[in-house]
Amino acid sequence: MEKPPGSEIEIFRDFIKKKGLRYTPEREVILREIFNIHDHFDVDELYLRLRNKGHRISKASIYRTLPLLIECGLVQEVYHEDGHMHYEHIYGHEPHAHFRCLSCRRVEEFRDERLEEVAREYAERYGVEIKMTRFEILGYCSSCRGEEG
Amino acid sequence: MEKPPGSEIEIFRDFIKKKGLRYTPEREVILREIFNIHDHFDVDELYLRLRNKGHRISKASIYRTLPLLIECGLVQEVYHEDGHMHYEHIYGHEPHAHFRCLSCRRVEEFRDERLEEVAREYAERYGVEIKMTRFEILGYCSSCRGEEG
DNA sequence: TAAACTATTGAAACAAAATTTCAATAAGGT
DNA sequence: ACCTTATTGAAATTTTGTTTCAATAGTTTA
Repeated sequence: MEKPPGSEIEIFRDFIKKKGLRYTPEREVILREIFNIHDHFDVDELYLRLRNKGHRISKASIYRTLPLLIECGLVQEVYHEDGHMHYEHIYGHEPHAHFRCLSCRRVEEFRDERLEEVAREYAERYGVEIKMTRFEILGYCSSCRGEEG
Repeated sequence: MEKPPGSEIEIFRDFIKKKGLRYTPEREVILREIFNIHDHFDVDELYLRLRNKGHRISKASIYRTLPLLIECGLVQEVYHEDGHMHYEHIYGHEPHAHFRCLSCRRVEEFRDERLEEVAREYAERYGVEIKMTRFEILGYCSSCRGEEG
């Protein structure tokens, strides 16, 4: 059950401790489940997955935990769709961008180093400190194009 | 009061007509006000600005008009913050990216052609049709860095 | 220009997302 | 084991956005 040093678990625990907060089972269960989801997710989906595994974690706790996970860089808001936010875990993943089809809602990830380059150069020129970047392409995928675009 | 051909007004009217919808004063007032805001805005701000000018446009109409303006490419969702969406008009503006300071909430625009290049190449490789792109850098601006980042 | 058709409007009801309240619990230090 | 206080779940609340519906008003047709 113990995770090796440098794991998301350890990072989260260290972060929580450093902030003077308490490392609770609920927080760990939420974190573990998020890192079991190898896809984008929303609060409702996460909540249901936890319930199906027998955990009785409230949505309030999920809503309270997510900002912490984002603050310590383990989780990211990916996009806002259908009236609510969608997330993904990012620790251990290379930075990547997203293509979203406006018709079938499919989401594809892709990688391009120029994006980080652009961000790095901006940060250097304006003296800002980057926390995260987000690049999205919205449009119609090859199957859907022509249908409404 | 009439705008020259190719103006946002004309584009919107043509778009509305082509869809078989009706070009109403409310829709035009909303469009005009949006193009008077030379900054990002949210629904509430737009609503208050219209009220202050004596217009009695309901929020429902704003919520109903925005998707139309987005569909015809005059307006864009820029980012979701504080629980609601923020928009900007884009007609007549070069494509640009955003830096948002997580501390002071300041938003800066910047331009980098490599971003469009990345999108164009992706579209070509995967045969997708681009409707819009979005690039954001989130972090701490030069004044705020060190405070919490 | 009158009549007919039907999309649009404002207001209010509604639904959904996210936050807050609060009493009970439990983490973590002493 | 005790104490302090952060965290929890549940429910209430707030906020965002959507839908309903009767009244209004574009637009087309004759």
